Amino acid sequence: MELDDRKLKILTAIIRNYLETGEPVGSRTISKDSDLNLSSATIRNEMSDLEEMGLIVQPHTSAGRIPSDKGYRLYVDMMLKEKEEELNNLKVELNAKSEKLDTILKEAAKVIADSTNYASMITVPQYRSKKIKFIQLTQVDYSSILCVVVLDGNIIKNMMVPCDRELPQDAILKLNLMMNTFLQGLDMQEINVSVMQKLRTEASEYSALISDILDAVAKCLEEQGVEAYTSGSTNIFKYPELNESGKATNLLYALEEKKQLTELMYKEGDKDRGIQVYIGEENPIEATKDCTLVTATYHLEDGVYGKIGILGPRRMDYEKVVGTLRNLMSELDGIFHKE
Amino acid sequence: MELDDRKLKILTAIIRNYLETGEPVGSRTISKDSDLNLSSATIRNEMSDLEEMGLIVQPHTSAGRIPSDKGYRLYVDMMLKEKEEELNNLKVELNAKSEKLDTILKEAAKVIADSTNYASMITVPQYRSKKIKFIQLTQVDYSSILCVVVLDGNIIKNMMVPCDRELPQDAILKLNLMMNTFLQGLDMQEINVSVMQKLRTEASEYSALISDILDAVAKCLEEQGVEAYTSGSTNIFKYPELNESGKATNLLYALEEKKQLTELMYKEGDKDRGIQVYIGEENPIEATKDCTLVTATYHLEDGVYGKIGILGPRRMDYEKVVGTLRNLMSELDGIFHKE
DNA sequence: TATTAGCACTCGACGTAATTGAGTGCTAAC
DNA sequence: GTTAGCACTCAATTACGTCGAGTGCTAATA
Repeated sequence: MELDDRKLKILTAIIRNYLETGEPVGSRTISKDSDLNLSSATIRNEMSDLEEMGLIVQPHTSAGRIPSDKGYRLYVDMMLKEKEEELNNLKVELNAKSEKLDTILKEAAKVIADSTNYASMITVPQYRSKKIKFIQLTQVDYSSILCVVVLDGNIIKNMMVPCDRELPQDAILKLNLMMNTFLQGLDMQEINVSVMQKLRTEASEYSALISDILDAVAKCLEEQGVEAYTSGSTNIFKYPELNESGKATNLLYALEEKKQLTELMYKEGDKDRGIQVYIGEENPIEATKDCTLVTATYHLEDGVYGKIGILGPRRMDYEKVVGTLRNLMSELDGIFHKE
Repeated sequence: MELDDRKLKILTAIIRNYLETGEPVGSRTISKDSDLNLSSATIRNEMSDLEEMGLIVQPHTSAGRIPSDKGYRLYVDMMLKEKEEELNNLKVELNAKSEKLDTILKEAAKVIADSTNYASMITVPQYRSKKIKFIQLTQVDYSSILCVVVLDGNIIKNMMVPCDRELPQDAILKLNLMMNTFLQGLDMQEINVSVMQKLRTEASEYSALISDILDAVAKCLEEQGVEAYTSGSTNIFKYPELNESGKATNLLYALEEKKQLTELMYKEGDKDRGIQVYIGEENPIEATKDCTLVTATYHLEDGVYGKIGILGPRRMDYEKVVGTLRNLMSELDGIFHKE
């Protein structure tokens, strides 16, 4: 069957209406609301066709129709194409002056959740293959050494390493020089046994200390249990269709146990700079099969990226969400690439 | 009226039973369950007395009784006294080897939530009056300076300060020396205008840079929006009496908007090293008036403390909760004071 | 041929009894 | 002081009737 112009108009009218009300929409409503000037009977015939095409479904006989996943998909695809250039004018309230990365991200999640009324989550970028730019050791007191590591992209990590005595000033200087000479420009994989061996030989009497420090560095750099922040998870209670018995609980659980979500968010890789929409059953996570998930990728710099996602009911205000996300992406870009 | 031994036994039997089932408990149940060997009629008479004393209430005529806040209070006080020395043997799975503080705390919250099946939250200690122990400036690349500040208690803060040119090595050394000379041992309040003035004069040509750095330091130290982590917030869905319509939503909202909770958790100060129990209406926060909140204070070192809280239904397994908290407190003590 | 009006039919939602059963208080007997 | 028995209460559950939004089909109309 052909999806002609009129059918399309009716479909979008149905979807729009359903997004607003959350109630199945009947032929009479469309007949009155839209500017098609058709009787409800005609609409009924068309709706019957649309149902046959799998774009809308009836929750039960003698109820109105609601969009199917396929119907949403059509609508979203259309909208994405249409809105390609348009930018929503939401004022993002990120006051991002040199705040820490995770503060910015938390704030971003909050902004998104507040302005869309859906639940949002954002993952912290991974620095899998970051190189060491700079290492600094300092004796802070008689029993501990502070070790600061700066990675490409000015990611700073620091840790305390215990030691058993106070080192003379020149020893510290020497160790610093050594560490930087041997480790600068290397990433984690490249710090192998031979490098460590060399360092230890060179350090002679401080070889044990060097071991401790290297351990600390390694541990600190590996410490990348893909972190994520969520916000507005209680928003899902605003949508009755998600609020049924078990569903909301499962969703909240999934949001709290961010693991699955982050996995999903990374699955797609960073190829796509664009916006991804998963509708209902398209959703790879069981708990979210009654929802729509919209994700966008932001880039801190080449190869360092994270994702931000919005989770809401199928009847999500797609236009607003996409607009908000686009806007936020450009804000984040501005913040991260301002230098 | 006198609260004799038999009444007490009946009361605890009622409470225990209600903790298990969540249903109002009737005279017949007690008559059968407990080892008192009394008929339900006798129990009824006693229950009538207990009700008169305000220790139990009837949700409605012809329903069983449930403990009132006062009844819980009696029970908890008894239990706290009884269990004073006893330590629950929960194996805390904190593998705390030199992990970062916030990782430990997050983990602690999770352990508590998992093992009790209630919601938990933990606040990150504040370092309000911490003194600067050590400051280190390093030029990382031509346009940025890394500033590391170590506070009493080995709290490390760091930040990047932009600068407009590469500084000569000896300038950096001089600045470092200056900063440490002037700022060491001071806390935030003590870094006043006169100190800053002196520093800037001393720094002569780098006076602008010094300003930037001081700003960064100040900002970084002030950055103490009492943080908190929550875990297991979805657990509250396990208790039907909290799961009613709006209640759960409000609770979740309160848990997400940690602000109120952290306020509460700090209100009490750090005088009490012990365990606090707020039952129902005793709860200072509106949203939690249907819950019991149990808090405990942990100490990182003198004057640096945080609280951990467990939020659950009134019918909380008080013994388990108190045991678990006591145990965790001692674990944390072990971790923080091992050196 | 496409559109529309009209009508019978379906089925969830809602409101109002009727029924059930756990539990109580009271009284009289033990 | 304790217990058995009985009448009473009341939330919860079930059953049932009504309502109305919405459909599909058919016949009339443009």
